[in-house]
Amino acid sequence: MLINTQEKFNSVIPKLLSCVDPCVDTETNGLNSFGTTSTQGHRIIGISIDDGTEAYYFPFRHQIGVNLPMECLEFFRTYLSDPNRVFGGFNYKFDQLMLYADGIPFAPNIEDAMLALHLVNENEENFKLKDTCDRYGIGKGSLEESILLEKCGHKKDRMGELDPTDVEPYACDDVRLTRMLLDLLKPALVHQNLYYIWKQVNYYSYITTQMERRGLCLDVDLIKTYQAEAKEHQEAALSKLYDMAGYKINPNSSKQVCAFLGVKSSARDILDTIIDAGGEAAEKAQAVIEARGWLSVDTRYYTPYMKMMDINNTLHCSLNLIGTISGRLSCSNPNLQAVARPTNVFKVKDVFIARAGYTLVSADYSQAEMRLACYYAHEDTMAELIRNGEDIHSTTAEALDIPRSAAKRINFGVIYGIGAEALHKQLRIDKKTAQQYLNKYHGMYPQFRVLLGQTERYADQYGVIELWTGRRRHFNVQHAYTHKAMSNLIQGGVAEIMRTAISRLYPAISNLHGYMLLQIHDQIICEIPDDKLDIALPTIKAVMEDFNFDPRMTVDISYGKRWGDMQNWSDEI
DNA sequence: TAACAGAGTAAA
DNA sequence: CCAGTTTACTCTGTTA
Repeated sequence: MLINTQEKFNSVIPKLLSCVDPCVDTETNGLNSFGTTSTQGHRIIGISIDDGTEAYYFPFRHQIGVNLPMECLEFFRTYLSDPNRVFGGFNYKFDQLMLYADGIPFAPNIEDAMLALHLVNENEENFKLKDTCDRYGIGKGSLEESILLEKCGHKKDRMGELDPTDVEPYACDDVRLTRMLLDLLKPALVHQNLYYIWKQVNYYSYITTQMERRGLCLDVDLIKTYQAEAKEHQEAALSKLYDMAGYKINPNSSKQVCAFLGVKSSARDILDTIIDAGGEAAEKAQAVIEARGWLSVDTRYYTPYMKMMDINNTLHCSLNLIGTISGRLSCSNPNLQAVARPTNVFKVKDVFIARAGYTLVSADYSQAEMRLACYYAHEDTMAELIRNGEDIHSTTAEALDIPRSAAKRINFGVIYGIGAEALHKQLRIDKKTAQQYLNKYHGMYPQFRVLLGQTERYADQYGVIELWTGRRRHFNVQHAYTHKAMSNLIQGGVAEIMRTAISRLYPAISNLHGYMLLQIHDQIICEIPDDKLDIALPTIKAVMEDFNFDPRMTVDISYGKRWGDMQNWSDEI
C-alpha cells in the first residue's frame, strides 16, 4: 500500500505503533551511505514496512510523483531506533547504515533472515532475497522485480527516477517476502538448535555495523608522502628492470616475466627459488620483486584509500557476516583484514591513526588456532609447551632436529591437514625430506592426525559438525568436502571465540566511550579515550581471555597513535 | 568497450 | 578426484 500523503500516513501510524516486530526494507539511490571525497553519500528514497497484516511503502525522495513530506521522517527517527521493537530484515545492516545517514540511530534488536539462512545452510548458492525465496518456494517469483528493473534500466540505484506508484509493488514485496522467509526459517533454526546462536549473531551484526560506521582515520599527508616515495622507487626499479631486459618489460605481466626469466610461473615462491640459486637470474628476479612491491603498495593501498575515504579522511570497510563458509567474518571495500604487515616497502599501517584524544589498541589472541586444535585433539605434548609459554616453533625444531622454518610451517599447516606435497613446495625442499619432517612431527604430536581422521569420519557419517558454541557446518551437500572438516572446526571455532568475546566486550568499551573499529580473525582494533586506557587495557585482556579451554586462550595487547607504531602492554608493570 | 578467466598477492 | 583453508582485490590478456 502506497503511503504518500499526510492523511494516509496519519491513518497507518497506529498500526505501525501496535506492531512489535515490523519487517523493514529501504530503497536507496546507491550502496555507499558514507560517500567519498569525490561523491556524495547515497540516501534513502523510500522505506517499506510490513506490520504482519499489510505492507506499506513510504516514499521520500523520488524525483517524480508524490512523496511524503520529509517531516514524516521524524516519526521513523524514533520508531526505527526503538530498542523495544524487534526489526525484521534481510541484510538489515545495509538498511541500518542508510537509515543512520538520515539521522536514525541503530536499533539493537534485529532479526535478520539472511543471517538465519546462513546459519541453517551456509552452503546456499547465493544469499539474495528473491533467489532464496524462489529456491524455498515462497512468494510468486521475481515478477515484480523484473518488471521494475525493466523500467529503471536494470539499475536499482535509479529507482528514484521512477514514480513511487511504480516502485510500491516491488518495495512491498520485499518486506512481505522477508517476513515469510523469517516464518519459514525460525522453525528450522529451532530444529537445528540454532535459534539462540541466531539471536547472538543478530547482535554481532549490530556491533559490526557500528564498527563500519565509525571507520578508521587516515593520515592523508603521510599517504601523500609515502605515495611520492613509492613513485620514486617505482621509477628507479623499472628503469633498472628495463636495462636488464633491454625492453620495457611489465613486471605485472606473468607472461613477460616468465619469458624474461625462462620459467613457467612468475609467482613469488618461484622467484624466491631463483634467488636462492643465485647468479644473474637471481638479480633479475630480485628486480621484478622490487618493482612489483613499489607498484603494488600504491595501487593496492594508498590510491584506493584516497579514493574511498569520506570527507573526514575516514575509511569505512564492510564487515560481512555471511562472507565465509566457516563462520569467519570477511571484509571488503577495502579489505582491511589484509593490510600488509610493515616492511620497508609496505608502510601502510602507519597511515591509520587514532583520532585526537584517542589511542589505538590492538588485542590479539596468541596462537588461537593451535590452542583450539590442542584442546580438541587432547594433544598434551603440544599443550604442555604452550602452557609453559615456550616458543613452539623453536622447541619443535630442536626436538625433531629440523629447521625452525619447517617446524613453523607445519605448526600452521597441521590444522589444515598439510601433506608432504604442499610442504615440499612451500619450503622448497624435496618431497622425501618433507615427508620425513612430517613423520617426525606426527610422531611427536600424534593427536592432530587422530583428530583429522575423527572429524572427517564424523562429517561423513552425520553430514554436519558442531562448533563449540553449537554453530553448525554442514557437509550434506555436493562439493562440501569432508577432508576440510577439521580445518573448519578450528577456523570456525576461533571465529566463535572472537564473536563471543566481542559481544561481551562491546558494552564495556562503550561505557568507557571507546569504539571497536575492526576484527581481523584473531585480533581486534579499538579506539580508546587516552584517559581511559588504564581501565580499558586490563578489561579488554580479561574479557577476551575469559574462556574455559585448555590450554587457555591468552591475549597480547599493544597500543599507540598509529596502527604501524604500537608498543606492547603488560599489566605486570 | 565490457565482461570474464587466470595469475598473482595481501591477510588470518 | 579434494589432498593445507578461508577470504578480497588488482592486473593482464582474451573474448563477447
